[in-house]
Amino acid sequence: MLKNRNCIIRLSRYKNALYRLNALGFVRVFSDNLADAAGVTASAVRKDFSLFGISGNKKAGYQIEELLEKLNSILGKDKVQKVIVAGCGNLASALIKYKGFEKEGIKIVAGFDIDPAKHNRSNNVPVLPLEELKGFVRNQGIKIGIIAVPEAAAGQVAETMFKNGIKGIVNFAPIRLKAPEDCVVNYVNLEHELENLVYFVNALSKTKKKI
Amino acid sequence: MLKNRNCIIRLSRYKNALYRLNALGFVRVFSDNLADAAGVTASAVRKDFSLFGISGNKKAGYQIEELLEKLNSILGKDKVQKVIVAGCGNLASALIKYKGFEKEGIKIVAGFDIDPAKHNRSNNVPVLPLEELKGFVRNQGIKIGIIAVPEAAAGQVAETMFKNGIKGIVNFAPIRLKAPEDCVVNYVNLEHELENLVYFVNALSKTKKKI
DNA sequence: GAGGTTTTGCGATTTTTTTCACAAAAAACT
DNA sequence: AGTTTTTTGTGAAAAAAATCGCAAAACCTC
Repeated sequence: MLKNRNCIIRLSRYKNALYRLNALGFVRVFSDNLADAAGVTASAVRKDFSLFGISGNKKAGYQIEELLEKLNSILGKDKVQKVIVAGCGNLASALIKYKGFEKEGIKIVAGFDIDPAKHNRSNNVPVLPLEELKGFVRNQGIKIGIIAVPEAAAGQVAETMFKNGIKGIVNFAPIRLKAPEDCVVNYVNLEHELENLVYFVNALSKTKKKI
Repeated sequence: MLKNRNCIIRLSRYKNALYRLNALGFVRVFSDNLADAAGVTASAVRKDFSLFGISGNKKAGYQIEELLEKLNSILGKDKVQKVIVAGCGNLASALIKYKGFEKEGIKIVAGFDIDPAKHNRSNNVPVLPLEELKGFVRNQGIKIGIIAVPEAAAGQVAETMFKNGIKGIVNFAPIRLKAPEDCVVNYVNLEHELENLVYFVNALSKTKKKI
């Protein structure tokens, strides 16, 4: 019952849109509205829902609250997700300070770095020596990690994470990681994101105008 | 001659791998090696290349330097890409400080924010009032922008960007943007990235073990 | 330089994802 | 109560992307 990556990302988008509609006082929503909000077609919305056995009411759409509950359950938002970050440079610090995770039930519980100057046990989110990652992850049963260390260190750090129980990594380092079969890595690469954009901007500007 | 998004991202990955191999002193490379480095299959590598008319030598693979030149040209790396950032919170500051863009020919030339406390004209990368975005983008002919403002402001900022000549946006705000036909938006949403990970980690842990 | 081996290039096939299209259900109206 | 309208749910069709498979070219060895 493994669904495709895009489908899950779309569910997250629908969820976002639903929160917004909910805040505006709406009670019901149509596939059409969600489609607009998520930038897809209405039938894609319905197909996604049907894939997860979510159903609405003909002519009356979906109950927002009910739908939100179902999406949240699918996306594992019934409990707070504890996450650690390896590497406490600018990016990681920004992530640690970022308030947006909290309302999504995501809690960064610790950062790890080799640089002693960055260590700080009394912080709200403590920054600990990298050697403590192992024990911390094990003791707290952390399943999700973020890698924001330099390229050269990423492989090593990932290995340590996986060895000690981490099952999923968001990797900001520009290098492919070896992951055990039952683990997942999602890559985020801002350079590539920008490169991609540059390519499509150039490609579009070369496209002849339609009549 | 528009190619699919994944294909372009893969080209970026190949490029990265090639730089690494080059630094290690390699001169030639096989589709096989690139496949390993990029986490895809060898025939996917060759297919991607053939899509762009890149060819190598049977039995001798590809010349790394030549290949790099071709990829760089496809990805528009023949000239420095000037980029602006709207919103100068934690994330944007991290991006501005990030050294990795430079070696990729990406230069963040200015930040923009409404908060006067953040303004600073004498910085290496100046932070200017949001009202100046319009003129700056026009005068400098900037084509690429990053949106790192809160959700509520994102739509407005995007509109200003597009109106003044920006053709591509990387949007960190968790909301869909309306873009003119000849413009592109790439979305980066860290919450969704983590949610996605949580889903797949859960899904995999539920998968029965194979015999 | 003949024979064996390796690796590319790309058409063909398969798989995955998206879109279409329409019957059926529910609400609204008359 | 019957008719019209709107919207879902989902098979079927189409489109897009990934993978396969193999002939042909280039290199290597003897």
